[in-house]
Amino acid sequence: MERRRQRILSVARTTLARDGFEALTLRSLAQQAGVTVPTIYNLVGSKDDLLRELIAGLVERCERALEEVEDHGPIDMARHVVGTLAALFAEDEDFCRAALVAGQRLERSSGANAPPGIWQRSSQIAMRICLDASRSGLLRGDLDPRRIGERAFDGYRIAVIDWLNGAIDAEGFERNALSGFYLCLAADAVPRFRRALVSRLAELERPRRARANRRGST
Amino acid sequence: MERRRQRILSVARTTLARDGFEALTLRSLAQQAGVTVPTIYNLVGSKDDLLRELIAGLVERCERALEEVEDHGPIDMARHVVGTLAALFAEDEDFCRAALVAGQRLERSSGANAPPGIWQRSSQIAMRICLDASRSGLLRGDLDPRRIGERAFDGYRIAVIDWLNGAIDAEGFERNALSGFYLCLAADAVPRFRRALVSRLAELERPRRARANRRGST
DNA sequence: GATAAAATTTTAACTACGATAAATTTCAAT
DNA sequence: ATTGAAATTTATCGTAGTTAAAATTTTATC
Repeated sequence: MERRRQRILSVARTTLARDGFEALTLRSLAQQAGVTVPTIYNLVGSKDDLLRELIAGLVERCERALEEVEDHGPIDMARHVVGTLAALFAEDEDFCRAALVAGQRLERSSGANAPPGIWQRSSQIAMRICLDASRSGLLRGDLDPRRIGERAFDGYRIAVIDWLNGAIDAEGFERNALSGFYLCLAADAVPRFRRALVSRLAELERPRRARANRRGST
Repeated sequence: MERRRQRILSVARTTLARDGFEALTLRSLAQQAGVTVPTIYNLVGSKDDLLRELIAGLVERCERALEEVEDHGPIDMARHVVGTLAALFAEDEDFCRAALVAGQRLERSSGANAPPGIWQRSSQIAMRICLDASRSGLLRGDLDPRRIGERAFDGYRIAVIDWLNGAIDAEGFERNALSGFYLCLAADAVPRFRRALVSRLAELERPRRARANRRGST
């Protein structure tokens, strides 16, 4: 039955969010979902398959959230992307954390079998932002824009990792990811563009509280 | 007997290096070391204790390698630190990888029980480099040097993570870590300092082959 | 509507892991 | 040689993921 399958996945999501990655065991999952363990194997697959499914759900939500990215120039575009992701993370923090932890675990255990794309899309966007900035004459050209894009994306990536490990909260994620990104751009920015970046960076230093009105958060 | 203890640790190191983290099981370790499982518990402790011991060895080697850091100005200092670590990693790549993976695993399972310091020392050095650069008038002062230090260190850290996950090799680690670091400094560098950084960054783009004579590599 | 076939679910069991209590051995000091 | 403490092993526990085979439910056919 498809309903059973959905129920299993739903219970798995809840457990993962409430009790973390270690607590998600097939036996307890089966019990909570009102089925037996082999049924999980039949309807969902192995534990790795189960994790892949959960992660795929998160990835899809990320992709959907990032679909509506419009061109507003590098600064606002980066801010919008990071802000969108931060909002999405904050909305269901426990689950996103656990799912990303599971993703990390999968990457190591099953090599490249993991879904292609928690990073894929955001990586492309980051690179596009830098290349566009270069084409628009916002960069001086002393440095390879592709390298800038790579390092800028690194700043975003390490922020995700720190957030996922609990080292920083969602607000810290937004601040670190953006400041890393802006910093890399500023390294080769034309004076006017650099001034705009510096101004944004200074703004990031101020503690924010007007963040709440961005999203109702139900 | 102390000899047994050392033998256990030695076999553990070898296994970790040759077959990876997943292959390091107490049973096989006991068998290869010619003892039984409870003896490991008696001489070394739990599996977490064993991993902590192995990681501590790596950390100590890193600390020792970083002790002889002299002040040469930010650029050379960063290059020296990253180069030293890269050489150390390359020297015993498999073991360092596995040990760092184990370290990640420990961080998550036992919270803050992990040894305080794979990152600690290098983090301090990175921050010092940036603060010194600021004091020496190499930075314009538009940005908080501490933020620059944090992001610069992030660039180093993500490079370690990428290397540890097999995404890049030791050479790639050196390139990414350094370019991330230099890029962050360049964001707020005084013209002369920025020119020096840009020159170094351009140098990093060229594929290197004269790297072999830095260390005999036995 | 009964029955055969197909699909689904469960019972029961396997292997491997980390961990530990209790029994055994080892070995030094009296 | 005896005794007592320390080290080592035997044997076992509990839990994890996984799977073969039996039991059940569903579906299709006559």
